[in-house]
Order: sequence, then structure tokens, then C-alpha cells
Amino acid sequence: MDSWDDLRYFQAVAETGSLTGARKRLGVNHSTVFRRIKGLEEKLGVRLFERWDARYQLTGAGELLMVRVEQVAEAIDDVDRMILGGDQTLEGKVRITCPDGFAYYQLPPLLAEFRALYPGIEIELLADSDDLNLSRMEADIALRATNNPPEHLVGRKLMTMPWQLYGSERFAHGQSGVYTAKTLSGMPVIGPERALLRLKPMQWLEKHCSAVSIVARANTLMGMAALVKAGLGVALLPDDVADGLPPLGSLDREFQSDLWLLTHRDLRSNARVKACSQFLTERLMR
Amino acid sequence: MDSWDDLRYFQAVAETGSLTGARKRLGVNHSTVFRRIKGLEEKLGVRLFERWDARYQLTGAGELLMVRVEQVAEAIDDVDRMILGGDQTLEGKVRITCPDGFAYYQLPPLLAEFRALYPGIEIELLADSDDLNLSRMEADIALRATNNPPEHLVGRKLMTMPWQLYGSERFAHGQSGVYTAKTLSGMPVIGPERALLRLKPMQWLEKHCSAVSIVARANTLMGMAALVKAGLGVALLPDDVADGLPPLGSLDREFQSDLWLLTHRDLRSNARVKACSQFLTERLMR
DNA sequence: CGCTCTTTTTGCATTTTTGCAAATATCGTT
DNA sequence: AACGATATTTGCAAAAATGCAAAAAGAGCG
Repeated sequence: MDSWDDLRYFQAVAETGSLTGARKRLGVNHSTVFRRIKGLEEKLGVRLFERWDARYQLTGAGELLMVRVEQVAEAIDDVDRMILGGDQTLEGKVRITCPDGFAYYQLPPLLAEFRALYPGIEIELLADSDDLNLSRMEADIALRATNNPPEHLVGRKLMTMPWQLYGSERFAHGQSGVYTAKTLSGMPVIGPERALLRLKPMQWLEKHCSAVSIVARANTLMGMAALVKAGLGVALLPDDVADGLPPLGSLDREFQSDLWLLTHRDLRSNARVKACSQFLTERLMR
Repeated sequence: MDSWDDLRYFQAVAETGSLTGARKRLGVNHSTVFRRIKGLEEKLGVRLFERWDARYQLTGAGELLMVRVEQVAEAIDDVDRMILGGDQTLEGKVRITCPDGFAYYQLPPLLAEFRALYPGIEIELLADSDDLNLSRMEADIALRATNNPPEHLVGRKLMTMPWQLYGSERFAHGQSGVYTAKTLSGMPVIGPERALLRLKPMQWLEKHCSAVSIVARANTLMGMAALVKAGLGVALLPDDVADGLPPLGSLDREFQSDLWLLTHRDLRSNARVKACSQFLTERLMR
């Protein structure tokens, strides 16, 4: 594909269904549109449109191409609604990535509120269990549980989330509400699957509680929380995935994660990103 | 973004790190590259490159843009390695979508074999629990468990997969190996989460076995199978997610899914797609 | 049928882009 | 210091793309 622009013409014709429609959208002469479509079909050696009733109708091959071109167009839209010297309009998308607990519980009500304030801003919410692609920064705003955020991103610490022991009350240990590696031994514990072993509290659990009976394991904190709710046992979890469930108690060893709201340095001047991150910061710091 | 081609120049410079590198890759004059980059920076009003040591180094804004442009480029690559009048080379990608059980168990060994036969073909494997986006057909080849495939796709039925009861032997019911809604009542059953209720066997389970004690639920068949393996209970599953686990027995009511291999009509002439789908068809029909 | 709208197609003028050559600057290496 | 490689910049000519006008053809509609 030596000319990406050809696809732009193709898309315009496919979506408007006529040369004149495309002509208007692209703001060029209709013969230009005609020549580029013709050229593209010749280059590809495939008929992309069926000319019926003076309308441009996609052929099978055309539809196949259109699927890809839509993906291209969406990626281009992403380019558009970015930097561009600080887009000051309050219309368009903002993409947020966050731990899955926040995607399910904490954020939705806040985002509903936010949309009422800024009806023009469309929110794309990406639940993200792995924080690997932080350096790529494919979202505009990232909520991340980390104790030292990468330096190429800017943001602030919103809260520290304690890890506590969750589970049905029938597992309660009675006494002080403080649990140790020993007291856990008698209880059915929900443990981490390999993917979660990068988390410090989980490492501690595996190391100091080898004698504990693990009744189930999950590869996400949400999964662990779901098992807790199903009454299978107790688990060590950060507050955000608990969804209002009261904690059984805390551990003698204290764990906590810092929650950061991060954006890319060059997105700070973008009005949508600014509005959204300020709103979230303000509401989550309460 | 009125010129998609500008991004092509941007990408070439960013990846080669110099004007001359980009010049060579694009096969154009260096001043053309220079002028387009300069024009793009002016249009965006942002500096995209830092000129140090006679090298083009991306600025922060440039890196942000590059993330998006990479997505654009990948989408364009997808356009390239498509139809194009039946690509006869055996080099490039083929994208397969399939139920997650196949992605984890059945396909990997077959694909290893396939890669040995066609080292130039790169396989992209998409585990796909929802078969909604079939009409979009974002993959080249789809393996789908359905009893009536959409007519705009062509393909063939590879096998019929029975649904059987799986679980640890200690749950075995002894007698005939045939289970009914009644005999299930005494056993710990792993049920479907809402997302799985579109499957007929799961609807049957919910309807006729309301008295059954559900000990856990999952939103994917793989998740259910994982719970079965963990010994939590028994579940009704298609063979593909069982991963060699022997079935406990079958039900009095018989369930089965047909597995289809589907491709788009206009991809049949593509050599890679043909090679891959023929290979998979042949091996999976045994 | 006559009217309008759109596609299709072709010349030609105009505009834009590109290639080319040349001159200068910068940097690293020898 | 000299050299080579690359970036930067500019004028001009060549090439390519586009706009414009016009004309033929088909379809829809009253």
C-alpha cells in the first residue's frame, strides 16, 4: 500500500454510497474521487464497488477491505483527537485504563456523573490487569496501583489502598480482628494464580503461609473477590475489588498499594483529558 | 488529519531515525521527506523530532503520536496482506479466531506443526469467547461452534462436539454413567455466569436444574473447566475445553455443537489462508 | 416524454508536489 | 585539519495530481 490516502477516498465513497457524497465530504472535485477509486481498483486488481442504480455498492472484496479500513480510520481518529497542540474542544473520546476492580465498581458511577457534566465527551474504559503497556501509554488517562510510577508520566497519588482479609463472617476468627500467618492456617484460603504472583502481598502469602490450605486460585483479583463472595473462603485483597464487602480484619503485616492517576506529559494541555483527570482526581481523593 | 500519507513519512523517519533512512525506505527524494515532516509539524503545531547529532529523535509528543501511528500502520498492513487479487505468496500473517478451548489446547500443537511446514506464515491466534463479531470477520479464518453458520461465510463442518459431564471421580454417581436433572441434585455443580446463558446446554441447566446446588460460576467455559479441575464440582462442558480429562458420564438429554471452519468468500484465493484452512480442516477432521 | 441527478469519461489549464542540484551547517571520525 | 555523512535550505524544472468544463449515458420521477 504505497498511498494511504487512497483508503481515505475509498472509505468516503463506501460510507456515502456515491461519488458526489464522497466529493462533498472530502471537499474535492468528483473526477478526483473517480480517478482515485479507479486507480485503487486497478492497483489491487479487484472490483471494490458494484455500480448499480447510480449508486456505489460494496462488493464482497470491498466489504472485506472496508473492515480493515474502518480500523485504520479509527486509528487515525485517535491521532486526530490527540496532542494537536492541545485540543481545546470538549467533544470527543477520552480513554481510561485502570485496574479491573475500578472498572467494575468505583469508576462507573463517577463516569455517569462525569458524562452528565460533559455530554460531548465519550469515555472508553479499559480494564487492564497487567500494567505492562504503561510505557506505550495507549490510553489517555491511567489509574495504576504502583508505588513508583514511571517518570515519563505525570500525575498524582490519589489514595493508598490497604490490603485486608475478606470473607464470609462465618470464617471470622473472633479475637482481635488481626490475623497472622498462623491463624490463617485453620481457614480455607483463596490464593493467587501465577499471574498474580508479581504482587507483594501474594508473594508474602505464598512464602509465609505454605502450610495454609488453598481451596481455590484465580488469575485476577476480581476473580479472587468473586470466589470470596461465593463463600469459598477468605482472601487477601485490596479494598477496591471488595465492592463494599466488609473486611474480616487486617493482617499483622501491613500491605498497601498507592493509587496514581497518570497522564502523558504532552496530553496535559488537552481540554478533555484535563477535565476528566481533574474530575476523577477530585472525586477519588475524597 | 487531511493527509494520511503524512503519517507514512512520519513513521519512516521515526523508525529509521534519519531523513536518509526514510528516503531509502520510501524511495523518494530527501527534500520531499524533509518538507513533509516540516509541514506536518506546522499543521499540528507541535515539534515531533528533536534534531540532535544529525539524528531525528522523537520528542514526547512525537512518541505519543508514534503509538497511534503504529496502530495505523498495523491496520494498513492488514489491508496489504489481504485480497489483493489473491495473494499467492506464502509469507505473511494469517489470523485465526476460535473458541478459547481450542486456543489453549487443540490448536497450539497443530499450529506448531503448521509452522514447520510453512515457516514464512505467521499465525495470530485470537481466543474469542463471543461469536458476535462474526459478521465483521476481523480474522481470516474462524473456528466456530454453531449449528447454522452465517451464509456470507464459506466453510465446512469439521466435527460435532458432544457436551458431557466432567468432574473428579469422587463425584461419580456409580450406576449407568447416564445422569439426569434429578441425579445432579445431590452433586456440587459449577454453573454458568450470565455471559454463558446464550448456550443451549446452559439454558437447560438453569431451567431444569433449579434445585441443584451451584457451588461456583464462571463466565467462560475455560473458567468452568478450570474450576472442575480444581475439584470444586462437576460441570456440563463440550469436549474441547476438557483437555483430556475423562468425562464422568453423559446426560439423558443429548447436547452437541457443530464445529465449523469458516473463511470469507473473497479470501479463498489467498494462498496463505488456503494452506492454513486446508491443513486445519484435514487435521481436525480425523 | 422531459427533467434532474449521478456516473463515467476525456481533454486541458492550473496547482501542487516532487526531483534535482547546489550551497551551507553540523557533527563524528580519522 | 580534513573528510564523510547527514541535515537544512533554496531555487527551478519536471512530473503528478487536481480542478474545470463538457458531454454522453443511465436511472428515477412526475
